[in-house]
Amino acid sequence: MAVTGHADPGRRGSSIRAIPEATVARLAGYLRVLSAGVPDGTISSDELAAFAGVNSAKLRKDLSYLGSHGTRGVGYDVATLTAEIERTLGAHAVYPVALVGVGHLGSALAGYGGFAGRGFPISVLLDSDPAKIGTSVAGIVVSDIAEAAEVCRARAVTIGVIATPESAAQQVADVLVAAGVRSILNFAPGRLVLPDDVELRRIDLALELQMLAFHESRRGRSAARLEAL
Amino acid sequence: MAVTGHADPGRRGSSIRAIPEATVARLAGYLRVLSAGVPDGTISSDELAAFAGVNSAKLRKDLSYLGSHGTRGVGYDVATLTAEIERTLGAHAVYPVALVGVGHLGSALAGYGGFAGRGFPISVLLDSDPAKIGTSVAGIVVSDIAEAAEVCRARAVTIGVIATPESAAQQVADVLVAAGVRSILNFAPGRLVLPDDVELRRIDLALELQMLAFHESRRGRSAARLEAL
DNA sequence: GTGACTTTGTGCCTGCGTTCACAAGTGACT
DNA sequence: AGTCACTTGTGAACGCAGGCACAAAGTCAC
Repeated sequence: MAVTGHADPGRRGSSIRAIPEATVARLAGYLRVLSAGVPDGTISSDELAAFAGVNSAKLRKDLSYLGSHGTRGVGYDVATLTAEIERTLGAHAVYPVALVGVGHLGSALAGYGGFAGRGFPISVLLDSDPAKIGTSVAGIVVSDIAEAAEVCRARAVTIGVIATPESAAQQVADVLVAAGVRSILNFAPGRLVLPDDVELRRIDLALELQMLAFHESRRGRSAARLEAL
Repeated sequence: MAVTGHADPGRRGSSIRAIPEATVARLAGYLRVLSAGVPDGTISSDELAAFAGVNSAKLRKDLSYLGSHGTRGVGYDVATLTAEIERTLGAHAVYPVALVGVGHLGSALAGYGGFAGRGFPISVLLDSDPAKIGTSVAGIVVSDIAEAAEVCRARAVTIGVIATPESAAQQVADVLVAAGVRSILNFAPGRLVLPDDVELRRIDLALELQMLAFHESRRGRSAARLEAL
């Protein structure tokens, strides 16, 4: 039952102050705004909040978790704040990623440049299909999933990305965990069962569309609509 | 700011009670479990909850929003419950999707079979690159973004998916809205400004990785982190 | 029909995240 | 030096979602 984070009551006491998951997500957003699109110098919480599209009080509370004190009457020093957020998020480090499943989605992710630039180079590609093993995708040779452990350890992989069909996802996840990966991003639908100390995040494309469809259908309820009801 | 709160007197009141966003997401999950992997007949909330990986009380509360009454002492009729959830989510209808940006990610999404099977056929592909317009991707001809309005209306598109670089995202979103699209799924990082009646969901791949990196980096610091400064 | 058993539906409590509002600190200006 | 305008940091209130526990309601056996 290790869904995103908070399924672990009582055991997380080792950090300075527990930073809420929602705050971490927003911090990453602030970091992006700060990194690109803000002049050097100082910035007030109101300004930054406007850029990021959030309430300024929320922003200040978020930043208060960092211990990063701005100066009252002036605002936050952009350089200092950037460094502070990076330090807190661990964004100054590089996290090699292993991507499993070199299908449509997997290839696209491998070819997407936005990851390496943000400290997440895709260092390992894995698949079980003999036709794919040994081929090169986006400049990286595809390895056999059976060799996951050696390859991942050799490249100091810390994060695994699952882009396989649902049927293979659980098995792949187990392999990754056995290979020492403790953070997994799962694109396959369905539920993964993992040890509690493995951090899991899920991206379910069909679910997102279904959420939109729900609102769409609620909208159309008043007008007569060509539905198969 | 399209807040999900319900302090909105002018709500379209076709549904009995406002359904929380979190509940809608879980309902989609229940639907998947029900559709594949559950024997016909009846199922108790405990069983279904175990399959879906949630608390059984939460499941019952979720289902109570449907007005779908199970029978006490027995459980829920699988067929009835499935139909009920589908009706509520609008999952019985088909929602044609327009996908903008036929790059790495866009092509992958177009080729991903998981959408059409769930009622979200990708009916329109759009791009601004003349080299791509007119070509065929996953069996669909790429149209010029300039013709978005006509093409989308012709195909009765209700949902738009943005898979362009960040720099083009806002502009594309505006075009989609002008073309009558009122639900958007955005893969581009950054913030989109949209009319209040347009439903927006965001998938930020880099953000997900950064969340994992945060936990990863905290793990490494578990030595002894007393109050700094 | 009756009683025992099973499972739903929900009232209540708890805890978290968001928002408000304001005291406290800072720099500029006179 | 003193005042003033400005902005941070946070205590407190609020609202929402999650979980517990139990009464209501229905079934099954006899």
